[in-house]
Amino acid sequence: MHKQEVTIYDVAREAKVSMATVSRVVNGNNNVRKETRERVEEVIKRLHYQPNAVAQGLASKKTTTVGLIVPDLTNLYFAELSKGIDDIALLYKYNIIITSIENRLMKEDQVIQSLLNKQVDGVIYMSNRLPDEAAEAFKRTDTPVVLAGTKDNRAEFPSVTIDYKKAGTEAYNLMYNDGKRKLALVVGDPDAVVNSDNRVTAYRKFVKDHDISEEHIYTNVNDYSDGYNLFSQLEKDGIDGVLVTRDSTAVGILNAALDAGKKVPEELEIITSSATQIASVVRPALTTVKQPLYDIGAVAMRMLTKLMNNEEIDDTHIVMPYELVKKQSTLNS
Amino acid sequence: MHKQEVTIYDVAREAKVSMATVSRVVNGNNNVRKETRERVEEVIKRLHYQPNAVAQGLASKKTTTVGLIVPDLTNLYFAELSKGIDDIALLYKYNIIITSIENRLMKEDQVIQSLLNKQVDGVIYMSNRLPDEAAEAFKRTDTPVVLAGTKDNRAEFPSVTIDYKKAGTEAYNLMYNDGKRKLALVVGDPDAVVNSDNRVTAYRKFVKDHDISEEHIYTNVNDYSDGYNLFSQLEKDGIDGVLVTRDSTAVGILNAALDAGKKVPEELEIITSSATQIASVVRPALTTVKQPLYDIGAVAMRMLTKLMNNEEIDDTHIVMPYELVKKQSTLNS
DNA sequence: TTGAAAGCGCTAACAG
DNA sequence: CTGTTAGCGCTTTCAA
Repeated sequence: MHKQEVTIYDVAREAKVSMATVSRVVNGNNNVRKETRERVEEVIKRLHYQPNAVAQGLASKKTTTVGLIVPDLTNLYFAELSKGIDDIALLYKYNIIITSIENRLMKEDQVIQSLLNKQVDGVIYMSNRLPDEAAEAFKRTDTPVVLAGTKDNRAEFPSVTIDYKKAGTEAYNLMYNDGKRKLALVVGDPDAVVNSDNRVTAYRKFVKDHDISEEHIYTNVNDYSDGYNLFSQLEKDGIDGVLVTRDSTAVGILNAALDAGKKVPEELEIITSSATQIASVVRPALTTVKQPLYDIGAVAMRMLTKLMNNEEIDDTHIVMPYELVKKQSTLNS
Repeated sequence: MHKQEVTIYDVAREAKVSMATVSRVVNGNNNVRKETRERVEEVIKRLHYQPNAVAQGLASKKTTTVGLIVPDLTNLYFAELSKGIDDIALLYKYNIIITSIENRLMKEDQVIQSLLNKQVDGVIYMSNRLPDEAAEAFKRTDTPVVLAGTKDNRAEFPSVTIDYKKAGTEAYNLMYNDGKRKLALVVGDPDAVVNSDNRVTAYRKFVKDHDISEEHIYTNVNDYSDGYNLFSQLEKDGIDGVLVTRDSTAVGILNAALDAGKKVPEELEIITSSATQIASVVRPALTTVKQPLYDIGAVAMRMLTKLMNNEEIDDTHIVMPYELVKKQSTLNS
């Protein structure tokens, strides 16, 4: 980036007005006579003038840029959330700086700090654990943050989620009604709030309420191969119905089951709680707790625009509807 | 973003040096006495000083930010490319502004212009068609661009790809050797260079060289349902072997075939040329032209860092190796 | 090795 | 409705 070829100053000179006036027409300020506006616009077009957003940012203290913090770009769960965010961001003319934080060369709070140094106007956070250092940095810079599809420990930050407890209970009920009694829960990070305080709690309650003697919670099962490898353990434990948080994990379990000659859903029911593309293209297609991922992202971004605008927010913890979609991995008797 | 709490000026005052000196230690300039440096560093830490990247950008004319232009975030093909880009970007301390351009409320070149206005130091472009307006805007602002997994019409811009022709030919050969004679090609945008000049050309040549009388090229087949719906046409046309550019499309064809009771690969062979996660989790798993997506992204980003640094580049059109991975959707006799 | 000072390109009072 | 004038927070000569 060498010296910018045409600046607001050139336009001002050429249109015989002050920079202030050019700035006004660029920003759609109404206090400009029609003729003046048109003259300036003509010059802008002729000179191919484009405002330097960095200079605008420095002067106005607004960058019209929001940060997205996501564990992994190649996880469709986050990609679909991001799509909803992206569409609303475009609508409100925000650009997106995306930062992934899993398996990284750098520590998470360093990456987040570098994002904040870029003076983003707001942040949408999607990882299921919010480190204290990050929370502090957000507060220190006074940057609005919205959690999408996740929660923090103390419900300090606004969030958009579904009712994970209720969804879990509904899933267990489905399997229970199909006659399954050896129900299991498979999650990734057991300490993430959405898991510990919600999914695990719901599972424990269900088990207790239905006089099921054993608890089967499998943790730190994070991807396809983790799921695939877990299957033998499930079989050993006699599991006949399992709720899995991640699609790819669920598909891993499914494929391992099929490879082992196990019948799904007759001998093993599988429900996944993400409902990304991958859950619907495998055969048998997976029964899912269908989270409205796109909408969660969109609503989170809309909420963030309000926060960045200092508008009033009536509800800072939005709970979106979900749907239990019955496919071929449950009997649905 | 209210007035920044602690600036370089505060640090200077507190450390009893000039802003220039603080700037030097922040930027690792060696021309600072050791004691001075340590004193400044102590103050920086104590005051939680973080440089304002926007101000740095305006003053230095470098934002350490690169733009990513991608059709769709939820397409794993692009997500995996992006991951490679992201890792290398982190390594060189660049942030990423991501911009998706498919089905948008705004025109592509407007979105790109807004990206350029943010003064990104470089751009990685992944869409398979580069509009003239965009190319002009890149040249006008002198912003380095690298194409990842795609090419432009005139090979004006540096690119990182695989040999699509050779890969296609190899795929047809595999099916031909399995005895398939009604071979087809399924692509998305027929006018994209990677398709028109490469995949289609390779297909036509193969057909001609092997005395196959009919050409079967299906275009504008873009997603899972397009693929699913295309199947009946394939069946009508008696196709027994098909090369598909997109994974999701290929899976659509696969599922439609299975639903119709067609045997894959006995009656229909399917090869996909993307090799994302989705191709390997379906059953039968798809034989693929395995593109090194992560590496393509990584190499493209590495090339971009050189361009942004005005370093010499020996080869501006890098061709990466690929691998034809035989799975269950071909006979492999 | 350090500091003074002039910008980078734009916005935002304030005055007229 | 329009112009003047300070900055925004930092980098970068140029001198010392």
